[in-house]
Amino acid sequence: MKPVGSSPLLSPKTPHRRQHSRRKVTLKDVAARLKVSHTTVSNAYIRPNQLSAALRERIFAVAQELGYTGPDPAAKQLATGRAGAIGFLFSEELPYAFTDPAIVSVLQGVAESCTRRHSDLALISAGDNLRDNEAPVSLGHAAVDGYILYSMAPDNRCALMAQQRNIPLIVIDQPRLENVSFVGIDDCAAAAQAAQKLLELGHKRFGILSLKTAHDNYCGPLTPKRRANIAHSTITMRLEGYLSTLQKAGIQPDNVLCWEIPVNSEEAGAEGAEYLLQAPCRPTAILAMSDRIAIGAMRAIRAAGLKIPQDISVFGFDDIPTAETAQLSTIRQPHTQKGIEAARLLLLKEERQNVILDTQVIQRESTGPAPST
Amino acid sequence: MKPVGSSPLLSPKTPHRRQHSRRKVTLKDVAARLKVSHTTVSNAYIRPNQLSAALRERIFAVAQELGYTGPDPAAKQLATGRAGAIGFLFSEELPYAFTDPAIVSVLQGVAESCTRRHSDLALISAGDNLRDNEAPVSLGHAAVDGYILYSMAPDNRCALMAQQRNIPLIVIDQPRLENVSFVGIDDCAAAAQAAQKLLELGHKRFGILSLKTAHDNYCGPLTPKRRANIAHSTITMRLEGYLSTLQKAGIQPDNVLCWEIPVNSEEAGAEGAEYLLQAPCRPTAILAMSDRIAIGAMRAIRAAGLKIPQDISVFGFDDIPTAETAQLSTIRQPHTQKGIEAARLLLLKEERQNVILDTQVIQRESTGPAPST
DNA sequence: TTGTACGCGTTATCAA
DNA sequence: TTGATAACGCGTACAA
Repeated sequence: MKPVGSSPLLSPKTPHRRQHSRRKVTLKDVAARLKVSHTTVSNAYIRPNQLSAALRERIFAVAQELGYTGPDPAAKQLATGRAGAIGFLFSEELPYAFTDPAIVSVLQGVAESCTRRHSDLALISAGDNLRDNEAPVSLGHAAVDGYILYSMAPDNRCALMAQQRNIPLIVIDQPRLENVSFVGIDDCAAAAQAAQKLLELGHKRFGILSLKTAHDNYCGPLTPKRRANIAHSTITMRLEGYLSTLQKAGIQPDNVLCWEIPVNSEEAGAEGAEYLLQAPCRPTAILAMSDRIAIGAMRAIRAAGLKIPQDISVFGFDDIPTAETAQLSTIRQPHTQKGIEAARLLLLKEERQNVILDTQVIQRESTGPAPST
Repeated sequence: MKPVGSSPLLSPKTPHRRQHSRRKVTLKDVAARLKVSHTTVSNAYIRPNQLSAALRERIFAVAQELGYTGPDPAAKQLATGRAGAIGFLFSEELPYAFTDPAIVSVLQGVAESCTRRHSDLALISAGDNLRDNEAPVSLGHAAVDGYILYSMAPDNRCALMAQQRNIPLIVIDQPRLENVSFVGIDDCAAAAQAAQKLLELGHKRFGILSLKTAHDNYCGPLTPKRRANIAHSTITMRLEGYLSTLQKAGIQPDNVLCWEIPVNSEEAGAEGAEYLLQAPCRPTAILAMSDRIAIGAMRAIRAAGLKIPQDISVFGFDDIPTAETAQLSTIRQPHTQKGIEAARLLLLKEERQNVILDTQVIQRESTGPAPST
């Protein structure tokens, strides 16, 4: 197996060459070496039945010898118009995708459908961090045949650009768009179930730990003003599910303590729990909008010397893998299935449709009867 | 904001058009609309100081109006020769990358460096599933400027092809290649520390749960014959670390029960543990080559009615996030740091170097003194 | 500051 | 089966 540079490549007189020390081996080089047309070599790779098996073998052998590793992806893509990949857009920085267990599960599902349909997967960070006077840079440099929008704000600039591009789109969770397929759950009903469970256990004093309602990194009580301007419909729905259920049981929304958390992390959950614990009329039940927040809250509660669930019950949302080891009661939503369905819809290019997946109440040891005061 | 198709695009007489219902909006269209050269539009995106701010504004405005979302990635890449992305190769199917907590952590690190250096990240499944007579297909369709090889067998065909391509390469864990930078840990020393800890606790009867030594899906006792032909150097090193340490303490390798597991999962770990438990001379200490295996083993041990660590001690390897909640003693290796370093080295294009990161013994409740028989 | 001309490596068409 | 030729959309040296 010779090193690449030592082969007798043709060196056509190219007036201005790239800085590459050695030219890239191309399809043409292989063709020249075998004295066949470059079309034939191309066919060897993508249309095996267009040439004799023997010739195909020879072509691969020479390719190997010259160090040709197959058609250049960029050139192929330019010629075919297809990228062979789908883009997964989310509104955080890239590493976050590997930090949040919920996203990881969704991606696992996306990857499953991608593998099945022979597509690649591009992770694209699509935060709202474009400065206004900045060039409308392409969404990642990634070339993709379609996008999955994962839980993005309706006014996210990248999401808007993705819609402008005339390629297939699927939305997970939010925003709901006309003529765009949607995969998600019934957040309102799911949240209502969580609240209902706690009501059945006799709780009367509630606290809510909410995910962010805007992009301003606010961390503090969820004021009525903020409540009226929620950027994410899933948050609106969950809040609605919690509060309307409590209200039906005679608990006024104004009497429910709400704390807003800017980032989905355990630390932030712990901080929120500390706020709830210091309240004059301490809640006996906490509804958290994510398991990570709930688990952080549990930590803070125990650190404060209180028992779960004897003193306080905690209810999560998501059912991430660690929820079980933490014995957290929660709402299970089918993250992986979301990903599978979204990618499937995208790759099959079916007609627009809404897929609403089922959720499930998972009761564990973080919830119990309200303490008798 | 007009829909894409309604703008008065130039329609040059192209003899054979693609099947696209509407032509893609290109840089040229924007240029034509403004009656400027297509170079000027290009400059607006990549060389802001080559034109007046006012014109740049107008260009972006027209681009927006026409639905032009910036330079086509494939064309740009073909022209510049740069992809703006690095490829992460691993030898399982795509979804596995989101299943294994260790890989997820490595990827988090890779993503961090990528974000910092403005590079994208392509996940590439590079299993040994190519049939022999199959076309040497390109590695994923992904176009990348360099590869990170994550723990691949030295004879993996994709790994070999990656080396043939004349682009930067970094290896994590294995294989060690000449002239290729390496990021990893001292597996032998780390394994030795694990064995040493158990020896200090007075254990004399050991069992080992090994990761796979070959690609044949074998699941069963690790025979001497197989031991002599291990495909992965990390496995060789860890086994060496375990066994040589035990031998120094007077325990012959032949007296150590070894079970080989084909896939890194809890189920497989449980299965392995069942084998060890049924042995005539049941071990009091189990050395597992991964935390997932160890956690599965713990489950099986408890299911068999035995207490951890009173009856059996279990020692893992990795320190994945759930190891803490499972109270598993283990070797911590800096997964995220591995990813950060590897991507950094790749993107900085520094000279070849080896980065050996530190490991750490984490003692938790899954290990205790040997039971007095 | 703008425009011209060419090359990037491949696929697709059509005639031979 | 094979081979010429024309796109594909953009970057860039060079000239204006």
